[in-house]
Amino acid sequence: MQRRSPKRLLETHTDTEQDPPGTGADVSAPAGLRDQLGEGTIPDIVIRRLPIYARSLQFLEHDGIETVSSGELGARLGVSAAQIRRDLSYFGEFGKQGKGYNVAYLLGQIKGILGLDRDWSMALVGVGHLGRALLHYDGLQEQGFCIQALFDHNPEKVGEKIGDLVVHSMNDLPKVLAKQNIKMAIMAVPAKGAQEATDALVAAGTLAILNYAPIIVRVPTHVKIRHIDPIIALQSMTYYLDSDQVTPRNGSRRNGAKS
Amino acid sequence: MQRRSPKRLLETHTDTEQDPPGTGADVSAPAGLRDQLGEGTIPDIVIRRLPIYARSLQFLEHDGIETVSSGELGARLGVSAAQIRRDLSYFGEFGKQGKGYNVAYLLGQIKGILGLDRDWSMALVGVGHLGRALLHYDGLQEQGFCIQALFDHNPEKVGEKIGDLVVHSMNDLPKVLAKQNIKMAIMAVPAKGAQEATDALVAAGTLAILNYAPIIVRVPTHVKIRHIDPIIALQSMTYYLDSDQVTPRNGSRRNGAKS
DNA sequence: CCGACTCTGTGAATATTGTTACAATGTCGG
DNA sequence: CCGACATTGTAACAATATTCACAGAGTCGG
Repeated sequence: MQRRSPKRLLETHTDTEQDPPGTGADVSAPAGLRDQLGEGTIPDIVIRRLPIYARSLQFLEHDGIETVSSGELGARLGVSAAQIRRDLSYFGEFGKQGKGYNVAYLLGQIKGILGLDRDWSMALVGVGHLGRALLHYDGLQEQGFCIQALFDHNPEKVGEKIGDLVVHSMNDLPKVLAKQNIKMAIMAVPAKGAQEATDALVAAGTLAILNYAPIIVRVPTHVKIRHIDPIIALQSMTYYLDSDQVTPRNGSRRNGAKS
Repeated sequence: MQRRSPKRLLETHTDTEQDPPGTGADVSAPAGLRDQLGEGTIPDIVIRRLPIYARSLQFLEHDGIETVSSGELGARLGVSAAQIRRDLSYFGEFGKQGKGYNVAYLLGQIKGILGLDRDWSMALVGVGHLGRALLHYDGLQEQGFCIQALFDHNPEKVGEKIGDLVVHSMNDLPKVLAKQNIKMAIMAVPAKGAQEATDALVAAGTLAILNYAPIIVRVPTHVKIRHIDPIIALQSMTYYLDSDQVTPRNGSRRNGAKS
């Protein structure tokens, strides 16, 4: 079984949308761009869940657990057993009746489907506080995401050496990304420079961007983007909170006409 | 018009699910917990989009733009105009035919709906590198999320003073949260301690958690949670990337029987 | 004040997503 | 090797979410 193909899969991936769920700030795609091939395309929402399954399987594997049923896995993740089975069924048959799934095998299959059976070189745009913090985060590298090129808009930072990498000018984006065959980027720049940086990345051939800037940036259809935005995530929870809670600090509640 | 009530709203909020969209790692809720009151409940997915609209409106307001149509707003966010109008219609009528929406007014309304017309006190659990970085991030405070209590599991850190806050022991969670009336928390702890910390937070009365730990933690139905997980976000994009791309580093592709 | 436009709010139609239910298959202790 | 039990994969169904499309309002230049 090769990567991504078992059943109804035929190597077509369109869509683009913004992201919220994972990062807390997703906007579902206008949907309608996706299904150029009505059948044969896996729903994006299914793709979004696979990494979550993989994560849990990694923990299970680490704990030496060999087998897991859809029910057990679902219980750990807050997902129904049927949904897990259904999601997996898009790609093939990985389980065994009466037994469940072999943890290591299923993990390997999911990684293969997602393209995680290899390392990905990444660019980091913006080497301010956040960018530097990301550089020191081991988790990325451990999961195969290797930051191998740095860029910054600030001329004072260009040329600086961080670890064994040198900060490049944004002007060098096309050249460097091409030479190092980099297709993914993390963007850690201020909101006001984010769209410009995004456009530069896209022009240089970037196909996937993880955006930490607190602004929703637009990308063309062929580019994937996910937004990491703690504030949006927090703001989507407060709705459910008040009622009796804390000091309502009432007072000037806007009112009156709509114009 | 008071907060959250205009039309079909009647102050019922159930559901809980994990999060993916916004933060990049959402798992949609088992859905079925939500609609105890078939009508009168706003879909969570709508609530998740409101902060995004608000964000864009803030930029428009900052730029001195007074009016915006659903079409313009949608174009900025990659959302259809109809969706914006439909989402808003759950809460009332905020626009004006032939003109659009008054930016400041709509922003105020959305903030009111979401409960953003006041400040929220927050607890931060875990004052390692990530926790400290979050403490220095001004954005949270600017948007009304004020970290006002610190906790750490490590006895060596307990008692340490950071800014004008002292790091408390996890044992003091119930006491401190109660005294300061804190209902929201940010969790920045290692994966292995995350579920335990979550349980402690929940036991202490926390109702909303923003989780930075790279693990999906479970919470009871009455607690909201969002996961910030860059790795999950990245892993949900790689699926769309390969095909011709970079060095496939082929070789040992697992194969063979399912068991 | 008119006529050509613009834009909202929403019923109805579609499209997408999730759950139920069960036949088929396999496990497992004895 | 048997019978009781567990679990998958999926068809059919149910629930949700999105888009279409248009009546009703309001704008705006002259």
